[in-house]
This record gives sequence, structure tokens and C-alpha cells, in this order.
Amino acid sequence: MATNLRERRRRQTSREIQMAAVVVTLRCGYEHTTTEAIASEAGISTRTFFNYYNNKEAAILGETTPPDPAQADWFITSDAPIVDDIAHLLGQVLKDDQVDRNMMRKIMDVIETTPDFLPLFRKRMDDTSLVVSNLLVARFGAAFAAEAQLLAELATHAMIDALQVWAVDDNLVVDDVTTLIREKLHNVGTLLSRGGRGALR
Amino acid sequence: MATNLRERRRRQTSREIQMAAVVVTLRCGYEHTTTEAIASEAGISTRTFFNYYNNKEAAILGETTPPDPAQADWFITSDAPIVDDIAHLLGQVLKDDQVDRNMMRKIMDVIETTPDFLPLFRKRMDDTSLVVSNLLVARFGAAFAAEAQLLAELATHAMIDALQVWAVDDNLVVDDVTTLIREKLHNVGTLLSRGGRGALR
DNA sequence: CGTAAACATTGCATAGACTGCAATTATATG
DNA sequence: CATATAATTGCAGTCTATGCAATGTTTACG
Repeated sequence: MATNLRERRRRQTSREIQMAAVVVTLRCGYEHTTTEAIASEAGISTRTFFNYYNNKEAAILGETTPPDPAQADWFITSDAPIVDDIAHLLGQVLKDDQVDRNMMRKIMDVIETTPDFLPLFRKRMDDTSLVVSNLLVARFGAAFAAEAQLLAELATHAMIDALQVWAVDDNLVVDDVTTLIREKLHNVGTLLSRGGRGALR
Repeated sequence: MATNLRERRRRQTSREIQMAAVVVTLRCGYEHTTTEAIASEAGISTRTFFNYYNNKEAAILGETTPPDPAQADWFITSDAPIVDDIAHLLGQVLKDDQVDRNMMRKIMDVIETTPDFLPLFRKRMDDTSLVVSNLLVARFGAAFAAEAQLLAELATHAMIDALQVWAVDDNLVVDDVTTLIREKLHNVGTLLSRGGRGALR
């Protein structure tokens, strides 16, 4: 047999634990969610729970795979507007991650009822943000590394906003997230170069 | 006597505890910093420690006072570039907070040795970010509330970057932070509207 | 196959974070 | 000075999280 049996099971259990964590949190509220309750809901021991996740928050938020810089040479050499390229790159992350809309919706519900989770969700994207930042530096040069980092953070935040929209709207497909990210970034850019009052555009 | 004696003492103890927390963390590393060690360093009981701060992180990072929206009408009606106004607003926050450079330097040291603190430091600014976001909505209209939030987050992140620069450079005064914030925001704006490769400008 | 290495699950013991309560002491106020 | 208000603390108890060692499963390989 392929050595993947273990790996597949691990992934499976990992998702089961996450689902258990989210479900219990939505049922009882985060304050009253104990690791024991999560473990019991997932049908494992609390010790095993901590073999999969370092803490409760991590179990609820799950894991992300940052983009592979080796696959992103196009980003460095592209001549397209930077906003388009960032949006495309982050959209790709979602596709690669095979994000489950049902799970994402539940996660967003948790964030809504427990706002403390929003910063944690952002932190969860830090790896991705770092990769984006490095790609920006590779594209524009090291002189503005600080700004690259700011822009990368901004982009992942825009991605989270877009995910929130996508999660609750069954009419949208994953590719629409790319468009949403682009629009948000574009609008922020417009705001940034504005002077006085009034609506955008 | 004025009823402020208690209040002054409270502030004093509060700062003493923070200093103790930071010092112990820099001495032993965050992993090995116990509430007991902090309390002992500050000359109080661990129970009192938790009367002042909800947790260790909060003790290390201290508190911030967000800008008072009632004092910020000028922001809503200004015709100056938005970047300038945000930078000025955030610079004002620093002045009002009477930020101690020595403390800030130590906090930045903690962040450097324990990168997990950067997200927490950002979270600490969430109140400020919210006020900025509301002011932006008041200035530009509610249609782009989401973008206002993104821009406000970006601005507080830029502020943190600027603080890092200020903390280690005794030649800079608080007003220089305003300039730094403006420059960073301006550069990000420029990046956002760029196409292909090459340095800024 | 069958066996040894690698990995997964679990229980147990333990440290540390944090809370609620009640007692004690200090400060404010009239 | 007497009384309300607030600060400090000890103690008991809950929950998170980790290390360790025992036991059970998979995998790899001769």
C-alpha cells in the first residue's frame, strides 16, 4: 500500500477534530468550550487532541498552505497591475487549499460571535503574508521591504473580507474571491490617493 | 486630598507591573516567564497581578488610549490628502499617550525575540483602528465601510512600523513618527497603483 | 509472511494560567 | 471618628497544556 494511508487518516482526523471544535464552540460559546468537550465530540482523548493542535484556537481555525514561491515566478516578472497579480495569487491559494465552504461559514460564525477570533484568523494567514511580501520584494526590489510587508498584510486582510462574502453567498464560486480581493485592494488604493470628502469615484 | 491619590497609585503600580513583566521576559524569555516571577519582581502577589491585567500578554504590552472622536471633527471635514490626515491623527495618539521610549524599546525587544507578540501588538491597536475606520466612514460615506476598515488597519500597522523606528533612534522626536507614518502610507499607495517591475518612483 | 522500526493513541502526573470568594487592610469622605 | 469604598491577598478549584511511558497499529523490508 502507498504510505499515504496514515497521512490520509491524519488529515481526516484533523478535519474531524476541527469540525468538532467548531460545532461545540457554536453550540456552547467559546467561553464554555473545553478541550474535553471537543475531544469527546470528536471521539478521541484530550491527549490526542493536543497531538493534532497546539491549542483550542488552532483547532477551530484549522491550517492554511501558503503559496509555493517556486511556482510564482510569473508574479515577479509580470507587467500587469500589482493589484491584479496579488488577487490572482491569493485566489490560487484558496483553490489549492480546497477550502470547504461549509466549514468556512461555520468559522465565520465563530468569528462573528467571538470577535477575539478575527486577530487570530489574521495571524493564521501570516505565513501567506510573508510569502507575498517576499514576492513583492523580489518584484520591486529590497528598498521598500517595509512597505511590501504592509501591502502583503493588507492583501491578506482583504482576502479574509472576501472570504467572508464568499462563505455566505452560494452564488459565488472560488474565482469570484479573486475578483473581490482585486476590487477591495483597488478601492483602498483609490482612497489612499484621495484628498477631501465625498464618495469614491 | 484629591481622590486622585488612589488613581495615581493605580497607574503607578500598573506601570511597575508592566516593567516587571517586560524585564522578566527579556531576562528569561517569554516561554519561561511565569506570572509568579512577574509578581515577585513587581513586589505583589500573583492574585494582584490578575487584578491589574487579564493575562501575561496584556501586562507586557500595556494599554493604549484610542483617539477621542469628539476631538476629531477636523478629520471629517478636512480637504488635505487623506494620508496626511491619518498620519497626523495617529501621531496625536502617541503624544496623548505620553509613550515612554524606554518602555517602547523594551517592548520592541520582546517582539523581536518572540515574534508571536507582533499580532498581539496589532490587536492592542484594534480600538484605535476602529475609531480611525469610523472617522473614515464619516468622511467618505458608508458605501465603502469595508475599505475604510482595511485602510485603518493598514494605518495602525504603519504606525507600529514607525514606532519601531522611533524607539531605537534617539535622534527622532515624537513628531517624526507622524512623518514616518505618512511616508509609509504614501509608498504603499504608490505601490498599489503600480504595474510592472522596478523601484518606486 | 514475519519482524523491527516508525508512528498513533492513550492515561497519568504535573506545571502553570486564571477565577471566585472571603478576609484583611488601607484610603476617602462627611 | 465612623463609615463607605477600594486594594491586596490567600486559598481552593477549574482548565489548558506538556512530558513520559505503556500499548496498540502501520509500514518497510528481508
